[in-house]
Amino acid sequence: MNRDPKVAPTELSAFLEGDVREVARGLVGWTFLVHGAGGVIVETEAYRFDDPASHAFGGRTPRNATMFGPSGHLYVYRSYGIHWCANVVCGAEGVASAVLLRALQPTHGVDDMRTRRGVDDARLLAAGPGRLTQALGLSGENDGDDLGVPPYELTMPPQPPEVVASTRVGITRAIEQPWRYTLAGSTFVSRPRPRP
DNA sequence: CAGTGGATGCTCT
DNA sequence: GAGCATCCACTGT
Repeated sequence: MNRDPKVAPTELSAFLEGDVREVARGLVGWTFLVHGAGGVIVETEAYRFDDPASHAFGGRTPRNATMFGPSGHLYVYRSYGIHWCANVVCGAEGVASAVLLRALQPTHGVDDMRTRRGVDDARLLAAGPGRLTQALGLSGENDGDDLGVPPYELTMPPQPPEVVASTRVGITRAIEQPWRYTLAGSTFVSRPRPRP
């Protein structure tokens, strides 16, 4: 992969076309900003097209339509009636794989995120998919947005960081797949240790 | 810490 | 009507 930190949208697209597990692992360490607020991605999960835990498993529906579109767009859905969760759509159009953004280490616009979250502790601003979307001000209105253009910014790290794989969180199917990826040693992840 | 339960809305069967 | 890719408050060690 080209490690020039300035990533052109076409370059981002090429990266996102790969195996969704490699994309999920590779996105850890990138900086993700929305309107200048955000931080370093420290936790992701891969949801493959043929994965019983994926919203796309079983075919296209109104809710998951964005997953079937081109890579590099945001798939945002309502979780438990209360929260929003944000994914990066991966793979070729029609493949319907996605990477769930589960946690950020805040680095930019931290006060904006504090205001939206209503908490002070930087470790609680974006540790968890529902918290992350609230901190960034993302909601269902952003479903389908193109991540290659403003207000979104995705910047790769100068060096690929050390990443740890573990099982995914909060799912009931395909629970054995180690498709959760965390930045090694980070205290900004949604749960400090992988579940047993 | 660990475990439990409630809030809350939408999707799909 | 069931089941969530969750979070928070609360309980008990």
